[in-house]
Amino acid sequence: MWEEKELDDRAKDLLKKLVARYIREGVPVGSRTLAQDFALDISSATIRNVMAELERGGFLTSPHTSSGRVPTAKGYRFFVDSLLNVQPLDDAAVSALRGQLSLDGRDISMLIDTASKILSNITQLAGVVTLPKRDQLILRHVEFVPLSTRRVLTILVLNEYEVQNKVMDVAWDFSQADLEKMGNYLNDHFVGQDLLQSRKILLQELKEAQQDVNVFMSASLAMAERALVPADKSKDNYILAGQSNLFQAFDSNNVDKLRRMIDAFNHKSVILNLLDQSIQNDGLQIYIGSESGYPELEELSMVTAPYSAQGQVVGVLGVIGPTRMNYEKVIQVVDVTAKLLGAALNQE
Amino acid sequence: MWEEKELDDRAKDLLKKLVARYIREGVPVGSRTLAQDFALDISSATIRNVMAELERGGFLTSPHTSSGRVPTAKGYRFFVDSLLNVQPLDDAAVSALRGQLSLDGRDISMLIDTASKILSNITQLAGVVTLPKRDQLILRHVEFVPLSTRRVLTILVLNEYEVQNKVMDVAWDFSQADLEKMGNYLNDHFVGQDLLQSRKILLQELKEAQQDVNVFMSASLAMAERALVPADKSKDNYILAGQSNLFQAFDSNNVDKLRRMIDAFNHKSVILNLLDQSIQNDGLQIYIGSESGYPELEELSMVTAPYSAQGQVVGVLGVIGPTRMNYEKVIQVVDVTAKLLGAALNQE
DNA sequence: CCTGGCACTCTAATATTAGGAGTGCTAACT
DNA sequence: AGTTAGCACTCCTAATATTAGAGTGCCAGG
Repeated sequence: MWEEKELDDRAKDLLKKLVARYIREGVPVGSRTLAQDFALDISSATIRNVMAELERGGFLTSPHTSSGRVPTAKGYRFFVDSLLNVQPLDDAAVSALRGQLSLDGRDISMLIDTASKILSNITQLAGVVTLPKRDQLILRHVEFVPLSTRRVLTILVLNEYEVQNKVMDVAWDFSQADLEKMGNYLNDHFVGQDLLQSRKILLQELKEAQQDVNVFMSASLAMAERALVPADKSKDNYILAGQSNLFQAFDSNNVDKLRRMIDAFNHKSVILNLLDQSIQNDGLQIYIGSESGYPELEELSMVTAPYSAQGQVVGVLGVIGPTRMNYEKVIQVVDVTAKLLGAALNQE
Repeated sequence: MWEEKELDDRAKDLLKKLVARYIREGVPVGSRTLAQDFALDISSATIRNVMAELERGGFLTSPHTSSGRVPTAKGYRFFVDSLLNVQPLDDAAVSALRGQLSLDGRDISMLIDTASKILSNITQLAGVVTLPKRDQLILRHVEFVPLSTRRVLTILVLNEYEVQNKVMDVAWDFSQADLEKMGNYLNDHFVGQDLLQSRKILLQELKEAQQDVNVFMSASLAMAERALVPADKSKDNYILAGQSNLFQAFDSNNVDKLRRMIDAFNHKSVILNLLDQSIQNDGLQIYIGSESGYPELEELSMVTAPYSAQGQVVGVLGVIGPTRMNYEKVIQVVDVTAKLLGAALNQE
């Protein structure tokens, strides 16, 4: 009477063993092979019956009539949700990673880089990390360095330790003293405040100054206003490492799948959407194959986790690989890397 | 009597047509096909004779007895050196690129990024740009921003407009005033001087201070000394764009070559050595296939050009692709991009 | 020195075949 | 009931022909 038949323990056990083996070997698993895993407890014929049932339930499929079974997306889903209990990474490994993920003497982008390299190196898949992005940008410090006539280098320090710099061509020959004065003015008035707000105020002042004909004043304000525009590299961007690992991960015969995968990476938007999506939900997320709704990601899975700084989620990181990936290991690594990256950004 | 027979005009013409056609079509070129290019001037049989001669000379080879000819590395070499006359890119295209390669409102790393993307987008191959690297680092400005107790953000402005920042854990609770004083001290004494020299002087002072027991003083100097260590990201690093283009460039059947190529990119050293090599020689360089001496680069060619700022060569950029690449177009683009990047770094 | 002709070679594509792994089903067994 | 051995059947894979065609080298005649 019930649509979805509950799987009994034996079926679950079987599914688990099958998925585990398939992940290990990458070859469709037949009943005889599986019978050996059960050490003669049950015969291959019985296993065939159970497998047929699992196939009816949508957990397994066979590439063709007479080959072993392969997990479907639903099969993997059940595997990771119900059958997998992930042990936390052992302490030695964790502290080794912690050592690599330290901010000391480095800047943020190097940290992000390291994180994505860790993800890809350990899993031998592709690692992605979005740049940390606050919804509020608090000005911490601003500095102007004269480069040449009408050319000024602006340095913005935002939030905790984010540094941005840009070269600006300006409409006035500011002297070193001018620039210093302006820097002091901005630092005195706007440090600790939201960047957007500060810019609005400046724009207002700029309007008023333009009523006067004080060219110097309005040039200064215009420059200051431009200086406070954040670079926003984090928008539509993430750091990807180890993409080439994925080529090893795919069999050399199905080149077309490989090509589709490359396309997926070329149109960053797909992956970005997914990352965006998983920044909403907190905690570790797993997207299996085309479950995500993007046909480009068929045969690809993604394990993501958001990372936080100062108690606020600021980014997502994760691993992308074939659906047939070692979820246990990947989950361990993604989880711990997210925590350690957060800690590194947080540490006082 | 002479070992190397001089090629007559007809042979050169033939070689040129053959190489051009092979680059266009990617299929071994036979005598009949080529005869059509000559519009019945000469017969396919004659062409066969000439081709046999070119093969004896090492300019051509045939994949197997009965298929058309394909250029060897030597053949390509002769083609690019003697047969190709590259037109400079037309003005419209140049100024379009110039627009993209402007420093205004951006920082250097974005500029480098843009350059490598331009290279890869236009050629549909992989673009590489080394980070600009001066042999002398002149301090232009230094700034300390307190982050929290015992945590300081250091900002270094070097040479013309290179900004580096790093977070440092320090051994003393410096007050804001302390940090300002220290910044002023460094700016007063060392701006305009070589970074290495400055650090040496500081180290000396540090030694002397340690004779005293003035803990504050030696902590300050120690911090200043650490602050002046440049990040040197440019060492062993380059920005790579469009690696995935190369997958389209290779036939889907020879996956092993593809794999070898991936390996070449994974061991950055090979490509770095080559880039290093071409920073020595000035002007545009072309490395064809395993000519370079690296077996990993068999079937891959690289066109590079150094770029300069302030009259000094500071980096190299180039394009990497299959030996069967459109050299004419690639040379155009590499040449102009190097010039424009230099100009962007130079512009006042 | 050029060219048409021709035998020859080798590939790439298409059939053909044999072997084998794995299934589903049935009938017997516990 | 659930389990199992047995067996016919399916379909893939790998290996082995078969064929058509493109291209060559070389010769002999212009």
